[in-house]
Amino acid sequence: MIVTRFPPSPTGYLHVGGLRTALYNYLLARQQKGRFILRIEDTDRARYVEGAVENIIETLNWASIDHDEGPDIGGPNGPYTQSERLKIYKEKVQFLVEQGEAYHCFCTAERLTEMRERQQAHKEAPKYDRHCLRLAAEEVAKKLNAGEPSVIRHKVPGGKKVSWKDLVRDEVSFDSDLIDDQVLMKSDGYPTYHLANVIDDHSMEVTHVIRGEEWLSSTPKHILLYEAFGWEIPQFAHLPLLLNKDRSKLSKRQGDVAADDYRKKGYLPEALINFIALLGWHPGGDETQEIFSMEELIEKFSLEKVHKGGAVFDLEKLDWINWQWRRRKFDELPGEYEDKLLNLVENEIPANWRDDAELLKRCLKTVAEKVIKEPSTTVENLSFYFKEKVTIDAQLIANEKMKVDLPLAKNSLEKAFEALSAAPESSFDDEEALKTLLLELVEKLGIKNGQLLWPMRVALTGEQFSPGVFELLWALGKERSLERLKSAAESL
RNA sequence: GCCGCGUUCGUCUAGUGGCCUAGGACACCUCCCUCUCACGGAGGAGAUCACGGGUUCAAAUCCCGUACGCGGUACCA
Repeated sequence: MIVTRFPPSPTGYLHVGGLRTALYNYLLARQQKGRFILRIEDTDRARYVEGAVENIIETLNWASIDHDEGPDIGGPNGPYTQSERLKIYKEKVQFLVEQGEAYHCFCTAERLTEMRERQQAHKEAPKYDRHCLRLAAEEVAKKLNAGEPSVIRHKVPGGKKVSWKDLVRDEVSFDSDLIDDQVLMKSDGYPTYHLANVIDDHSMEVTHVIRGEEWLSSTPKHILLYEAFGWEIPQFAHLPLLLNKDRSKLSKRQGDVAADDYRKKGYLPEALINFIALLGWHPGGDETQEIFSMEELIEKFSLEKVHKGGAVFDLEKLDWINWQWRRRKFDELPGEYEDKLLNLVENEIPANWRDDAELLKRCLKTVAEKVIKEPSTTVENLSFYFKEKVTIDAQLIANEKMKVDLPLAKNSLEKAFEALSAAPESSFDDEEALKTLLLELVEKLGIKNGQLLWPMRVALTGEQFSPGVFELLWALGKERSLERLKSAAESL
């Protein structure tokens, strides 16, 4: 059975790159009917951020990336938080020391810095000189007993070619001579990432390690550790990075990187998931589909189709995908169109706009496309309907392109007022009737459509952009419409 | 510096030796619809497949080199 995992470090809120890594791990596990584990790697106490664990779990829930084992729900191979597994790491690393695969090191930070500087000055690769490996056993014991601060290093075997078949990058290989003796256990008693990650992946039965490209050069260190322990080595897959517009590694400076930011901005989880899934992966073939549900992603995902090159995190397409998803979800809502619409923007609407339910419904319907696309713009799109008094900007109503000047506008409004006054109340329930009526008026006056309709639209709304005149009349009703037309005509 | 990885329209991508005078999507432009914006519809522009060599009858696809970018080189993950 396939077991994948997502092991974030709680040094900040879950960012979109992490979300994508989690997603790919999740997709593979679900598709192969395997297990997906969430593990918290909190071994860096200095960078721990309060609330990060909660945010990570919440965001994954929001995105519908759910795990089968994790710190919040437990599982057979817990605990799933590394700070609670310290005993396990101590025990395992002790085994390595006894096997001669690892050794205590008492070198101070100063000595290490000095050593590296010297090596760099001689144009050598900075690498630990194994000073403490030459210490006699009694001496090590003595220092340990004296409580001298120390770390445990992996005695990385030299002269080996470490290679593996990466599921994304194919054959990758490193020369073990270039690999430093990694610190496995820090002097504060916490393991380093390398140690904890290998031990946990093994004890949690992880079969596929799918992670970001930044881990590529750590992988040989991990493989060597698996070998030192005598454990089976899992499959590795290294994902391409997410990039800024300038193709540097995605960073906070150039925009929002926390998945939470997108959630707060009102993006649908389906849209964000859809978008990041396509950043570095595509089902391929003749497939021209762009909108994928989680179910479709699970069905179609494959590591072979993951790209090697990084992808720029460019929001323009996200906006479009979000719009597609909004429309899709709106269409799938049960009930009548008007009720769905009202439901959708329920929370956006001020209390005093609800007095006249019929009016509100009609108004909403005229701006349906816009509020479905962006519910947060509901108020801004509707506010002109609920204004006490519409103020007319003469410069706006006199429109050169529309061949409308002030006297003509005034005349059009007066004629429209007359014609609509004479119309029965019921024709205001019928957009077609209004259209016929007004187009007849246009013909009678011998003017162009715009010469009547443009001034009317401005009179009814006071706005430059708005729904069309027939819709406006229908939504406002006879009384309000006439009132606005009259007051506009008088103001000119 | 050293090690490793990468490179197809502005962006996301299709492409696994002939179907490629390189396809799709977003963004952009034009037109249509039209009383404005948006929506919708129809078109357009946009990539000498990073560059240079090979291999081959044939290369975006295979090989070598170069450039550029990125990652790593921590008692960070």
